[in-house]
Amino acid sequence: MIDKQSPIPIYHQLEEYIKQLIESGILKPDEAIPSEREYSEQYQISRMTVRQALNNLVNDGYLYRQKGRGTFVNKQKVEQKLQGLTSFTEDMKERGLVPSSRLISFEIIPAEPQLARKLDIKENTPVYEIKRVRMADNLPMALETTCLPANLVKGLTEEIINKSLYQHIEEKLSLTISEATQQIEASIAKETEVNHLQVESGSPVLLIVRTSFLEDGTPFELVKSAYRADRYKFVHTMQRATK
Amino acid sequence: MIDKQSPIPIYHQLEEYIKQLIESGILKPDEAIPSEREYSEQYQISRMTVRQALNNLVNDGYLYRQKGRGTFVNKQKVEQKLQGLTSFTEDMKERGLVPSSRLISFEIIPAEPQLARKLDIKENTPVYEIKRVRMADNLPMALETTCLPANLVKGLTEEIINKSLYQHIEEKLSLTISEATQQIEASIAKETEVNHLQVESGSPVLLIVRTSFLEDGTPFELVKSAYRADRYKFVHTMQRATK
DNA sequence: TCTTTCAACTGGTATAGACATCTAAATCCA
DNA sequence: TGGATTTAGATGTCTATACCAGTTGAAAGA
Repeated sequence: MIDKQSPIPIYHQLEEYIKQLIESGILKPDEAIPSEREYSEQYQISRMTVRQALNNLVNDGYLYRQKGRGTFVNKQKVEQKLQGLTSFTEDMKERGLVPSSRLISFEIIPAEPQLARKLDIKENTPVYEIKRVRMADNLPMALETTCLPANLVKGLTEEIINKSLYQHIEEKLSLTISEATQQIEASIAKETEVNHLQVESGSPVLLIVRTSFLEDGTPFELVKSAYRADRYKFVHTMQRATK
Repeated sequence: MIDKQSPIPIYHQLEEYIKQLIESGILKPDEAIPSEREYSEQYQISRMTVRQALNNLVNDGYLYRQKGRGTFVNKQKVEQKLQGLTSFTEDMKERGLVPSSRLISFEIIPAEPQLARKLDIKENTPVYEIKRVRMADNLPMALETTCLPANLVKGLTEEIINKSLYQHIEEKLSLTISEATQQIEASIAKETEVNHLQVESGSPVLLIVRTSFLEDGTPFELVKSAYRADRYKFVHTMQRATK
């Protein structure tokens, strides 16, 4: 279990070991794990080394401590992933649905003033505009419009879009999206949305507008989505700033 | 600077001291701070104690380390606020609006099965239920229902609610909310919402259901809000998981 | 039977020292 | 001059030990 000769630090080995027990469900939420002194004696390692492992797991949210009582397993954070940036595809997979898309239009257009401002480019700079109906288990889920500055992602084709736009961006262009802002509001489906989403007129939709940024802060894309309110719920976890 | 006789842990004193230097701008981003051994000798404390202080500051994002080179000051985080948990009051203030409330009802009720499950308590356990119309600049903004297990916040009064529920929770009861999950969806205003929010029937509303948790993972409150879609937009910043 | 006391746990704080590994500057040598 | 080597100093890992402070349950006492 613990190999003192390994070049991998002992605390890290213990960390991975405990993490595995939690993720596999052998250690259940609110269950106490062995005390620091027990680990120390069992593996013949210093208590401080055990503490280093446990501290990391506490910081990562796997465990919590109670002075005088012990160290306990935290409830699994399902949302850990959701905290990150999720594409429609990843989002649907996580919900256990099969994602698919139908391309509606794909063209290069000059950026309108509002779009130009949000992408921090000059007016009329060419941008790719991709309109798609996003589906889950073959049912329309959202109408999505993606806008990307053409100079950042040259040579985009329908084929690439249909395969995986994000994979292409990350692997082929080696660009990394590090941050995003989302604005979420409720509305009533407009006519195009009624048509493409196959809802009755007057139906509520959840509008999500996402602006993504690269590591250096350059705006990279603007994605506007209108989700069918009867099928989609946006879930989101926040952690308080530790002040 | 460092008082060894103080009941406040030494590592915590050092932590606050360095944090202050960073926040006041005396230590600038990417600047190296004194080495661990320097702190150790200067204040006659163990290097491990210094490391505990620095580790905490690294975890909180104030510092970063480079093996063999030193420890450096991180860039200030802008998004800290949005990432944190915001009450309606804080939210509105940040938007430059004046928040107020009108209490609709305040009672102790037995928890229904669904509520009990979400708050992880037994059915029919007494909970406080607070219904309020939340207003911004004296215009109805949202209809909000807050449910709290009565055993966690004994002796709640109308007066406390009208003053500041969160302040009471943090300062008087010394409970800390460390995490929250939110579910956001779009809907059409129901009758009570139409009445209290003064919207036309058929108007869209943004529904936000928030569950807050204490540091040990205990569910603490469930807040259901229906926002007027024409007045409210939910904004939210995400950072990609650093893997 | 009920209450109090206390011992045996728990994690929290702190020390002093050892060796490893990495970095960058100084030094040496061809 | 230019490249290799040494070296000083930085963080990283780990040990062994000590005492503090909160929790709990069993033993002792009323």
